[in-house]
Amino acid sequence: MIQPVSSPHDYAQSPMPRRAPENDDQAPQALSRAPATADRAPLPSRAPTIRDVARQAGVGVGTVSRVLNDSPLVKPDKRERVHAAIAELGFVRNPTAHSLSTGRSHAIGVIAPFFTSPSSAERLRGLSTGLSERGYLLLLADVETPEQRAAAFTDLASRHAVEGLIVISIRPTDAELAALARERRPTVLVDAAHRALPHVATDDVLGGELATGHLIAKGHERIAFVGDRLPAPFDLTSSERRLRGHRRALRRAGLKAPRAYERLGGHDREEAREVAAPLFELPEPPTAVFAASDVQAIGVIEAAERAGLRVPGDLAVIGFDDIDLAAVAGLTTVRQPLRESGRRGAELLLAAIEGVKAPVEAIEPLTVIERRTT
Amino acid sequence: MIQPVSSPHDYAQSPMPRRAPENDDQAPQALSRAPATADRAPLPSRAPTIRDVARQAGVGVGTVSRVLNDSPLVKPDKRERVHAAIAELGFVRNPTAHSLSTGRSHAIGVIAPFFTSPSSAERLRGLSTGLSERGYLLLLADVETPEQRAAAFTDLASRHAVEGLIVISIRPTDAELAALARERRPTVLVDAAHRALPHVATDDVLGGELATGHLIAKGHERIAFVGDRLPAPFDLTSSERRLRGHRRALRRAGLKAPRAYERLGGHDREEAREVAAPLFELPEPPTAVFAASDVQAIGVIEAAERAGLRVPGDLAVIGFDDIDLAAVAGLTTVRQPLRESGRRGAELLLAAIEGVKAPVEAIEPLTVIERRTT
DNA sequence: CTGTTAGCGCGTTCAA
DNA sequence: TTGAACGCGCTAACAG
Repeated sequence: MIQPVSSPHDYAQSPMPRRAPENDDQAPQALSRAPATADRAPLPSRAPTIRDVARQAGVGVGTVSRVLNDSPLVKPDKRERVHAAIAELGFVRNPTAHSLSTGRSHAIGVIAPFFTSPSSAERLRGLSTGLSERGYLLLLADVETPEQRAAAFTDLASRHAVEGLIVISIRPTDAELAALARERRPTVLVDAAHRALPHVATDDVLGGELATGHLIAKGHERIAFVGDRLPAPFDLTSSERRLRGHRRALRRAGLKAPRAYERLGGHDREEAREVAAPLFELPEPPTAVFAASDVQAIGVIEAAERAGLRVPGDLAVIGFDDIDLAAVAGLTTVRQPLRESGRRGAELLLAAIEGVKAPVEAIEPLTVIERRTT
Repeated sequence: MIQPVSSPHDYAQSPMPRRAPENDDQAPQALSRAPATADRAPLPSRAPTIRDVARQAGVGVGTVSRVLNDSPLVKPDKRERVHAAIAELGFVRNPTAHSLSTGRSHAIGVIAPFFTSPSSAERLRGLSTGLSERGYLLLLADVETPEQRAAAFTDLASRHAVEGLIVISIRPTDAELAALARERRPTVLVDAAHRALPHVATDDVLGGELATGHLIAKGHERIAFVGDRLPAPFDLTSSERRLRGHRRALRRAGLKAPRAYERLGGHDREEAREVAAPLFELPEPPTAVFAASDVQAIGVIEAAERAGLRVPGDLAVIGFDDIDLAAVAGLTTVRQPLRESGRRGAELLLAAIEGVKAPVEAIEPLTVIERRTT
């Protein structure tokens, strides 16, 4: 399959500098090594199949298949001839036919808002590592718009051969769950929880408590929150849960949690900057801000600086995630093991694929990393 | 294919809350809507095929296939019955069989050091957008180690059904080119050039000239360079070419380019910090530094601060790429259209796949973005 | 319009 | 050991 049998692009697709020049405008005929004997076969322009190899080697296709799969029950001499034929023809096994026959694709589908959220990219990193170690590759479905989201859930698994699905930072709706169920593929959620699916989640409420608790311990009493608008672009409800933890921490400390101190906006730096700005015009401005993500925290810092405030002198700021940026910016933050969560997700999914009994839920630990902004 | 026929995980894999409770411990039987008539068929535990659908609908498989592919020549009533059967059975077409039959997978393989280099991640973003708009998904092969690199080039296309390959920030060796040729798949390079392959590249030499030229225009005469060690982890020779441009700019301005001012190290912030530090101990320390990437530039700034230098007061710094971080850090840099390069790569590859004549080479424009570090 | 049939390329019995 | 034949699920060509 997928042999662009003879494209008009050979000029650009023939990276075999040591090829006989007289064929230069012919269809690509990969690895025509030993042209001395290459005239034995007509050199079909289509990609060679095991049948071609079998013919060339003078054996049956079964034997070729066995050689291909390192079966021990092939006599050395035949094995040798098969290998020679393979090299001669430049044979590569067709992955699709292989998959159809074996029922395996060694590919995992991943649905996530990778690029709008550095944290989900970092999770992807752990995922990629965990999967590739086990011989799987991942098929990426980025989700930035509602259309993409819909397409991802209904199309990914039904249009592509994947053995399982990982969904990052998105809590599937009931309809999406139904779509997933139709795919009949094991599915694992990362950075989201659902009672019907294995997942690796973060205790965001606790995280919110930790963050605001840290601020309280520093002596702050007027503490604002900057997070995601509700409903978020999608239901990244982590921000909502962190806000809940924030309020709880304030309540426990007997502090006020005025609604004017809760500023919700978009995910990125710019929007965070804008929604944070009015905080500093308040008659009683906050002395500290907990931002639901590091990216938003940076926005808050920018807003503060524009308002002539110094951080942490005039305003303390704590973020969430501990992405690379946090270290660079000297941002105090609540660290969650992003990369590790990807790995855990991979483990959970592979266990499910292999039918191994595994925990359905994994909760990742959180710690406050104190830097220069508090 | 890939039906985990009835895994021990049903407890976690049955996201159909509105299912009849008496079947709750049975194999997942996706979308068993209208259970009133569900007793018609024995509900095989394996996934239904078009044959099952055909039988259920009382038509031939050809008709089912036509309905599946929106062929106009199917009478409405039959079409209706087929749709009903599909819903009844929870049928989803097997992507592998579809691929084998059509010769298309709608997947593109991507080889790149995604996670060690923010710039390649950003390129991936453009790529992802460009491909998904055209109905392709991408199969990710991250490359962080030499082993991964070898595996990526020899395995990706031969073990997975991809219609083409994109290689980012890696210049294939001759052996790798041969492997690519064997795969018989159109291949496009992004952020690398090769005369045998279509590619979208950056004029790094020019970029180096621009960067150092900017510093010279600012009145600096002692300008150092911090970039990648040679040979780089892989041949990300962009750093090398930028160094060449740097030297050229100095030469043209009649300035010295002492070897002690050229500091080469790893790709990340920490290493850049370390290799940059000795610069500030020199009897005649530089007054400005051109770093081959923004990440390295941040490392240089950190080193300068640790040495008690202020930026840009005591030391000017210019980076390369203009990743998000640069804006946050207020870093002056040479901007290259990262995301756009991914899009261009996608275009080039899709053109090749579709057999359309397209330019073999695309060069991306560069501009100096002046911020607070120069 | 629609049912039937022949592949797509590979893995895997099942005899020999 | 090995070759031949069948099946994986779907599409497409062909006859009706």
